[in-house]
Amino acid sequence: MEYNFTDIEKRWQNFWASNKTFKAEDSSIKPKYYVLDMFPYPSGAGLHVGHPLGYIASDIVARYKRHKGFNVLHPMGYDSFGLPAEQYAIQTGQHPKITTEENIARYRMQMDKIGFSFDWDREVKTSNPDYYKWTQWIFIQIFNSWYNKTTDKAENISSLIKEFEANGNANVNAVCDENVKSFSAQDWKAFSEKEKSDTLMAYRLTYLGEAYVNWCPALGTVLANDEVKDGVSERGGHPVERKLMKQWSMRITAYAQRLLDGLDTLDWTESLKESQRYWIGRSEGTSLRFKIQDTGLKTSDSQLTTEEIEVFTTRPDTIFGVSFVTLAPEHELVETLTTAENKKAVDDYVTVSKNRSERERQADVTKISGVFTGSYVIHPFTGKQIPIWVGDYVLAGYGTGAVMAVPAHDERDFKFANYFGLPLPQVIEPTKDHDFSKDAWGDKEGKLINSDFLNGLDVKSALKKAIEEIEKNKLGKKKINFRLRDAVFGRQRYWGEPIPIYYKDGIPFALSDNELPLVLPEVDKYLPTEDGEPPLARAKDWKYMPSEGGAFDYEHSTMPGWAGSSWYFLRYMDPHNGSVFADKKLTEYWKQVDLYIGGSEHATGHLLYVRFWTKFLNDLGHIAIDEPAKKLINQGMIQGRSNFVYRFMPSFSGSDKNVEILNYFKSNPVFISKNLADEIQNKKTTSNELLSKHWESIKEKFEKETGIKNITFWAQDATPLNVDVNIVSNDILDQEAFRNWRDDFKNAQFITEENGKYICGVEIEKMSKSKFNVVSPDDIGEKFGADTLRLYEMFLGPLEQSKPWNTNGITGVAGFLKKLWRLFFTASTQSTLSGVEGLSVTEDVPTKAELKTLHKMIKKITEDIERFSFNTSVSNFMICVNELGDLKCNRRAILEPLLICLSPYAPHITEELWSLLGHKESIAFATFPLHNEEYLVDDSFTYPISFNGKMRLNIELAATLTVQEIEKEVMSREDVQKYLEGKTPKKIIIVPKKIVNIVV
RNA sequence: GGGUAAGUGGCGGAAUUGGUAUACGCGCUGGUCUUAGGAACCAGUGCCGCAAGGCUUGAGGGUUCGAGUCCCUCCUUACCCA
Repeated sequence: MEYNFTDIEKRWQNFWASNKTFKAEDSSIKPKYYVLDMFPYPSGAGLHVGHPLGYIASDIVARYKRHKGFNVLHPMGYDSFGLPAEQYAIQTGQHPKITTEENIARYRMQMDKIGFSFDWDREVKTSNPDYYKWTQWIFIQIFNSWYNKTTDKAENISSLIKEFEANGNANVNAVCDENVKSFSAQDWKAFSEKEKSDTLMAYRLTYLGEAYVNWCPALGTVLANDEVKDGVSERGGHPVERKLMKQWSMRITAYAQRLLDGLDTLDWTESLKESQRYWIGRSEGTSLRFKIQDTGLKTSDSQLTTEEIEVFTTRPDTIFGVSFVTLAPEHELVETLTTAENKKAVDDYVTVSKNRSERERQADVTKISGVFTGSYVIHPFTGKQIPIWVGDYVLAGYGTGAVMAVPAHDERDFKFANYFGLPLPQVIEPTKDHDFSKDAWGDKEGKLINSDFLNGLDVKSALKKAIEEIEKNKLGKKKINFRLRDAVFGRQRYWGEPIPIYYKDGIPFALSDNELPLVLPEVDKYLPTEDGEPPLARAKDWKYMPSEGGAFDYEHSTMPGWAGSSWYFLRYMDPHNGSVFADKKLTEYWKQVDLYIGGSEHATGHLLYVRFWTKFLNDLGHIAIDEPAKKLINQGMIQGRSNFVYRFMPSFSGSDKNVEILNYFKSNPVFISKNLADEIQNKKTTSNELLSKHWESIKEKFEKETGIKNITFWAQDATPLNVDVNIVSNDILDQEAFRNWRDDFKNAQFITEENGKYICGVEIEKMSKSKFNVVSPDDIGEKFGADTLRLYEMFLGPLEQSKPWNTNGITGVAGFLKKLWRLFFTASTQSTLSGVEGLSVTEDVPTKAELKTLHKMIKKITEDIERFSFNTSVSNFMICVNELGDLKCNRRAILEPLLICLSPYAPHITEELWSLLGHKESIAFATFPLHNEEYLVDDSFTYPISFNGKMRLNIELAATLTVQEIEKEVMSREDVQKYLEGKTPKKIIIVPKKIVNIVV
């Protein structure tokens, strides 16, 4: 019987689906195991071979754990709200829902063909109202909460209101807006409804606040910091600018410390944890207030509202080295502090820098810019005048938006001071040679000088002393600052969860639970309104209409992509519950994700937000866990292997018909093979020789078709163009397919190598549609089968490592499965089993050698899976099957355990063979074999004999020999004596069953 | 510039605790069968050398009886962040 994977794979996929083989149980006496893949966004391009890499790995673990007796939760779903579907809707008018459904259907079909053991009954889609009802519900929970610093937890807002009613906000220790004014209980009671709402807004964990946001005009929406990469939008690569807007935000900063501390409990990669630590960016320092020197600034149109500038510094020890103070251009005091003669310069500067992105401002260290305001502050200890500058290297969002500049001991301050010729007072004596004309001494080492009461102290004690003095003189206090910013939550887009808020008299109110879901309304166009309102403002009659009458506007922005993915791992535990986001019994049963596999690109986005929401839901007692995933693996990216053709446009002279000639070569493009293109590029001198060799026929054809004669052509560099990798094999272009590929190439002419082959260039790039280097798993599956695809993706190398996709080795893996099949169907042997034609498996008792091969494999495979080393397990299967083939093994007692071990990797072929052996139940729950050490013990061991560490010969000795016996035996050998050349060994090292080393 | 990971044959990679470096697969060479091979099977294949032998894990140094593995210095690459 032949191995027919197409037939086998389809049959078993249907079997699993109709028998719901991989259904997870809601309660079980078995231990639980939760293995999760990161949510895919169903893009229009479908899956490429990189996507399944992580899914295959997690599927292997899921299947392995089932064999090991676990109740396994292994779900899959879709992060189905998002920008690409909406961009497509804008272009085509097609509802994003339709596009999304189509894309999901395609993803599902592709995944089904790979044979994943997902429990599809638990599939969730974030764009489904049954799902986003609960995303909205969580939003409202966060809206109705404040962060109590005393209990270090989120609490319901009602406890805060109670406190306001009793004592005002004097004793409230909360995470809140900086500029909250103090009020008494009486004040609170006297507040209007609007004032109360505004006050509470300063405390709510999701709040409507004015903030500088990343505004992307092309997408018509704001973006979170992690959605902006290199100053452009992550999706689409559109420019992003800064804009002050009223926005819904999440007070994730309240959780900064806990998000940081929690990392220590997680089994995540160090690099990922490091990224999060950096993103959270904790720094300890001091706030410090500088008195503004009053030089008649209080003009009629601007009034000083404060007499001080507060800065945040991590180096209060350098307080005597301050030579100026720099404000961010957005700083609220900039305008009032600017004197009349500096006004124009400052205004211009502020306008320019506001349009520069944060990244640009921080990264562009070579371009130093700034402007003097004309005003001064007073140094708190020396009383000296210190000029106030504006510089865009200071960010408004970080600290207080103002820094005390110590140019001698801070890199950026140094560059700024150097550029504008400001003084560089030195206050620390460096511990080694240092040139202060070139560089700042930023190290936290050395003795303090020129620093009054700090003189003579080392940096560490000076820090302590400086803080003491600052606090004693009430100039500021010790402060912990985080780089993490509150997360902007509103998006001015259509395809997202509606924010469940309505406005009554300008006051935002949350919907009540029984009014959810607030369903996404239909709109006529997926574009902003004429007056710049988000698309939801187009929805007709979309108003909040309570039973007591009235019609109120809903919030028109929607939630960001990360909303739905911040809690989806919980919904999988109870995906169909209509009365709660997930039953508490179930969340307590499934607890954390045991293994989470996904790409490292989510390091600072999704993975921070999901931790934040988990901690929040835990604070409110909705779930019992504090972190979403215990162990996380980042699978490496599968890069594309792009192929290039080289378009050759000759230069020419001798005609006035330039346009005609150019047009001719546009419609009859010439492509030159890689090696020849390289020759032109590298050795220009030979290019025309080369041309004369290859150009004749092209020139002839040109003259015949255009009638233009006597043209002199000469060679130019060829332009590389990405060519579809599917019409290239082994870097050789299928010339006919190329002509059919694109209409403008139908008359393509080729300058080939001597052998008539057109060789393409190669480069490793990200797999993307625009580079025509996308390889779909469907093609591989069709050609080799899903089991081969699964094995091959694992065989490529370690899971975490990035690697280019290359099918060169796939035949080896395909051959392995054929060899495995042959173990069961050897023509020469008669089967002792009835019923299956050609099956040659016998019930004979296995030999020692067969048992050794089997148990060696069991041991290695078990170790490999436990440490997620899937590439080595494929090798170990190959070794095992090769050895069994050599032994001509056809015994059930050997082949059955082998099938179980292999079934997580190649589930279809193993199910098939398992059933051919007479089993009625799926192999999926067969007990994973344990290795027996007894079978692995050898009677003898072949000792490598080294002289001075160099291996010279092998001697086979009984495994039971003692060290003394080994030495005696080894020294008696003639060939050992030969290497000794009559010398007496200084020392003989013998490690039983390892090595013998003779030191001469 | 900072952080993290990694550098091993022609290629993907293995060597888990310091103990025979190059497992397994691809590719390549030769052979068998075949009308044919992009099928299957058999043999060989780190490099230099006719051989004896010598050399080899990015470079250099160190610890050790013994180092791909541990320590130090440097170089290169990838990813993330500036």
